[in-house]
Parts: sequence; structure tokens; C-alpha cells
Amino acid sequence: MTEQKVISFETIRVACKNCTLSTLCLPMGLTTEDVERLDDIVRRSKPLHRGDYLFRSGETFRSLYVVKTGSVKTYAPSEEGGEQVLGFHLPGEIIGLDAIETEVHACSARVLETSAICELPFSRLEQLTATIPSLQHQMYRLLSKEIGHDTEMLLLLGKKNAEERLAAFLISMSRRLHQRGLSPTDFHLSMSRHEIGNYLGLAVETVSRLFTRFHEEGLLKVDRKHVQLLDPAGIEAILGQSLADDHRARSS
Amino acid sequence: MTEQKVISFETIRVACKNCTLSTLCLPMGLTTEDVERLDDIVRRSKPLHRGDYLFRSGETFRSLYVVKTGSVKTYAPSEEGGEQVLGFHLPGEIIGLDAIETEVHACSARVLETSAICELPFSRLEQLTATIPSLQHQMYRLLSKEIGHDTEMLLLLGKKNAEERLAAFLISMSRRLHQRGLSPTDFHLSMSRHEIGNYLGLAVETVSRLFTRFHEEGLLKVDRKHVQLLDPAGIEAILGQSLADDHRARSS
DNA sequence: CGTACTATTGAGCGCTCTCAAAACCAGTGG
DNA sequence: CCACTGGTTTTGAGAGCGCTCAATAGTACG
Repeated sequence: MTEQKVISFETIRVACKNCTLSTLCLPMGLTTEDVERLDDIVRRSKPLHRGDYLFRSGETFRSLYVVKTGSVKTYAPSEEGGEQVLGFHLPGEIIGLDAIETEVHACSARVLETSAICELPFSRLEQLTATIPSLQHQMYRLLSKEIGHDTEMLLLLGKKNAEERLAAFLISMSRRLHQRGLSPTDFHLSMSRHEIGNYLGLAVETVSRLFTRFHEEGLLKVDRKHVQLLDPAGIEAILGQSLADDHRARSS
Repeated sequence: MTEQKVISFETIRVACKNCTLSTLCLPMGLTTEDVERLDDIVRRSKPLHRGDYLFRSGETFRSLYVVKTGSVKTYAPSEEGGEQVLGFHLPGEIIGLDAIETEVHACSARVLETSAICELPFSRLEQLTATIPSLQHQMYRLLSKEIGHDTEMLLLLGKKNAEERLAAFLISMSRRLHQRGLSPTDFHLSMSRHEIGNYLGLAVETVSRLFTRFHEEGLLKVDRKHVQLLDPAGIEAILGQSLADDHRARSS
């Protein structure tokens, strides 16, 4: 409170040696001291590999997780091995927010490819946010953002047809990868067709057929898990058909 | 911080003259002083009537709203008058959490019947949570709970058929009303069939047909908007069906 | 090179939507 | 009292999207 030495965006990037913390502290005025305190509670583990769990359904909630590199899927397992994929999480995105309330993980999280993950013990994070108002604000924003994202998915599953769903999925991946400095038109899907279908509420076969159709229509090139968007505008146009433009969540 | 005079549940109920604040302070240890401070920022307006707006899509976000009595629907309007109903909000439930991040309301909220609503200016609430750790924790829980609820809806829209969706809707209404001390088996639906269908991703006709079928099967009695659940267990059983023998998409 | 897995492609069917019309309700005015 | 209006709800018949079942093709890895 005494020396409110606000540091710049670039300083933060440097202070947060990896991209982990940028999720939390990007748009704020944090003192260097604050950033250090935040950095202190972050646990960095060695890289995880495909199939490794961050946590499983039923386990006690202790930490939030931030994807540094790689990708993670969260899913709600049901008896008999059936499951509902809830989300795919890319670098910079945070996992576990839904378990704060009950203090028990309702879903499981496993990495889709070799990934670096940071762990944020929640109780310590909570202590920290109580003493750093701008960090508290950022936590509220993160939680709120998750709600906004879920809302979009509700709209997608409730109102859109198969074609629109896959288009939305591709555009979402494109934007999120672009945000992290990766190519928005040329990327690798770390999840299987099966998982995509499960996520979008579609059968595997439908997903496959749609990829083929998009390919035939010249919207994209697809080879196994490698995707190139040839006509991003055309894909976005598919979204606009049912619901015209949505001028929403536009966070740096 | 000096005198941490923890007050009891009952004291809170009294201190919060209405049910508004119970949402925020129920499960915590707040001092009487804290509760007063929280109470001070709550704005109580005169009752609103069917069709009145709490806020509209596009407006600047300033406050959260808590339903005291009555009911509210939130929806994402699209051009052409089409809309996607995002939720129905009953007494004790909080509205507006999705707008914290962008500071702009992406959805609109209007009351379904004569309702008493409390307004919580968010900036003042935020100041308060910064000085009351247990209140901060409760805010995190509320936000997290909303995410958990959305997750359930994703599962519903992604994997369940029409029958299961309406069953889930009825059970949800029943539970939430019961939580507030109302009858879990005999209640009034303040929303139209059209709004229910919109919410569940179904056509009006499908909703109507399902009500008729449930009625014929002796699961409930329905007269216009008045519903009596005759066999709540039977309705819940409908939910479990898909999970038990789920022949559909499985990813691994 | 064989096994297991994932992805693609095809054919038929079922759930739910769409279109259409009738029934019902509340309010209004002749 | 009754017709008229506008709204919601119910009921019916047909069509289409996406699922299911089934078979083939492609890929990873021993």
C-alpha cells in the first residue's frame, strides 16, 4: 500500500518467466513485490505426458492448474466408462475453477500431449488475493470469464446444428491459439475425432463427415490431426447464419 | 480483525431481514459488524413486474442482483427478436456474474412475475470482500457454483434427449424451490412452454407433448402453469437411464 | 508384417423439428 | 350474452438431421 510501484506489461512478462502467471496478472497494476509473492506459490512440476491426470473426479480440491504448454481435456466420467468432455484447455488457460465451491473435483483432467502444467495451491492463492485487491479483481474476472465461456457453449449446444458446432470449435481453437502467438490458420489438434464429437454433442461419424465436407468446400485442409484453415472468414460465416455477429468477449 | 465475534446462523437470518443476503453469508463466520457493512451496500427497490428489465444486453455492468421473491429469466437476445434463454432464477439466486469480466452485460434479464430484487453494486461489494476474507471466499464459491451449474447444463444439452431434459428441468426446479422452503412437489411455473423449450433446446411442441406424456404415465399432474409431481422418484429415474446404459459416444 | 486403434464412408432409421390446425383462455366491446 | 381478438397450449402428420449399425481404409507400433 505504501509504495504502489506499478509495473509495466513487459516487466510482468519477464517477472513471470513463463506464461503461467500472465493469465493472472496481465491486465493489472501489480507491484514487483506482489508479482514475486504470486510467483512464490506457483508449483512447477516436470512435464506430464499423454494420459496423465492432473486430478480425478472425486478427489479433494486443492489447487488450480494453468497450462504452460501442451493441452489438457476435462471431462465428467460416468459409470461404465462413458464420459462427457467438458473442455479442451490450451496454454495460458486455467483449470479447476468449478471445484472451488464443493471442494471436490466433479470432473477429471488429463493431458492430451506432453505438457507443462503449473499448480496454484488455492488456499495460498486465496490468502494472496485477500491482500492484493487487483489480484482479487483478476480472480473474479477469471471466474466470470469461465461463466461467459460456458454460456457460449450452452448456446452452441442448445441452438446450433452440427455444421455450426464444428465451425465454432475450429474458430475457437484458432482464436485461442492465435492469442498465444501461434498460427491461427495452421495447427495440430491434440484430441481425437471421438473427443471432439463428445465435446460438441455429436457422433464421431458426423465429425468426420463434416471435416470431409469442409475440405471439399475448400474451407480447410485436413490431414489426420493437422488442420489448415484456408477460408477462416467462410468458416465464421457458417456461425453467422443462425445467429448474426456476436460482439462479445474480446479480452486482449 | 480485533474482535472476531463469530455469529450464529440464526443471528444472520435475523440480521439479514430478508433472504437476500443469506446467499452471500450463510455458511460463513461473519461478525455482526461485517454483516451490517454488507447490508449497507444492498439496494432494495420496489417490486418489479412481469416484463421489467434488471438490465439489458449491451449495458454497462455495475451490479449483481439477487432475487428475493418471484423469478427472473436471463437470455441472450439476437437480432430478429430471436433469443436464447440462459436461465431461470429463483429466490436466493444471484444474477449477473457473467458480466464481471467484460464489464458489459452480454445477456438481458427480465422478471417473469412480480418480484422483489436486491441490487449489489459490484465495486462496493468488491471493496468489502477485500477486507473480509470469509466473504471473499463466499464470492469465489458463488462464482464457482455458477460454473458447476453451467457444466451440468452442458452435459444436459450435449448428451440427453428431450425426455431427460424436461425431467432434469423439473427436478432442478423442485430442488431449488424446496431449498427455499417451498413445496418440492407442487409449484407454479412462471415461464411459458416456449421459454422452457428455448431453455432446454427443444421446440415448444416437444415440451407440450412431454408434459402430456408424463401426465399420462402418472408422473405428474399439470394444469396450465401449475405442476404437481406425483412421482418425483420416477422422474429422477429418467435422468439415471442414459448414464446407466449409455451406448453412445465414448472417448478414451 | 500383423495387431489394435482411429478415421472414413455408406445405408437406413428414429428422434425431434417444422408446418398446420384446432382447442383453450382472458380480455374487449357490440 | 355472445362474437371477436390475440395469445398460449395442445395435438396431428410429414420431413430432415444426425445417430446407429456396419464395413472399409488408413495409421501407429510392436
